[in-house]
Amino acid sequence: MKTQSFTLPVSTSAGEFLAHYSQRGLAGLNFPGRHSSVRAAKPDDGIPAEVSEWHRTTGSALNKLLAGQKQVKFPPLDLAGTDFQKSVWHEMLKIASGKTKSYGEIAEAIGKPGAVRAVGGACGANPIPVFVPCHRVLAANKKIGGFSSGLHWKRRLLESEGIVL
DNA sequence: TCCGTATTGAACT
DNA sequence: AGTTCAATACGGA
Repeated sequence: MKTQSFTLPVSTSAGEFLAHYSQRGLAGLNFPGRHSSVRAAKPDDGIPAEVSEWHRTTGSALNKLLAGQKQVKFPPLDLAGTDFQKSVWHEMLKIASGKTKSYGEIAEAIGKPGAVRAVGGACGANPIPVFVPCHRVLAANKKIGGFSSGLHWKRRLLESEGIVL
C-alpha cells in the first residue's frame, strides 16, 4: 500500500501555509510561498475525518503561535528522520515558549556535546518548523544563526514570542 | 569517502 | 572588536 499524504492550506495572518499530513499525523509544514500553487486537497474530498481534525488543530495552533500565544494544542506529529534527528527535534520540543537555547545546549542535552553542527543540520532537516521550535535555537552568543525556510520567518517568530535579540 | 552544514571558541590583526 | 581557523558530529551523494 502506498503512503497516503494530504496537503491542506492553512490560512494565517502571515499568509497561507501548507500542511502535509501522513496517516500518522502532521508530517510537514511549509511557509507561505510566493505563488507556489501546490496541489492542495479539498477539505471535503477524500480526506479522512482524522486528518480534518488534525488540520483544524493545526490551523488553530499555527495562528496562536503567530499571535504569540504560549500554550497551544498540537496535532500528532509524524516526525520522520534518523534517530539522531528525532533526538534533536524532541529536545527542541521541550523548549518553553519565550525561551531560547543554543545549538551547544541542544547538543549537550542529547548527550553529544560536540555535535553542535550536527544539531544545526538536524534543524535544517526539520520537516515541521514553528511547531518544532527550531527558531528558538540561537547560536551561543545569541546570534540569530540561520533558517532554512527563510531567516525572515525566524526573526518574526522570535519577535512574536517576545524574544529580543 | 568526501563535502556541506542554521556552531563554537580561541587565536590573530 | 571584527575576522579567520581548526575541530567535531552527522547526513547525503
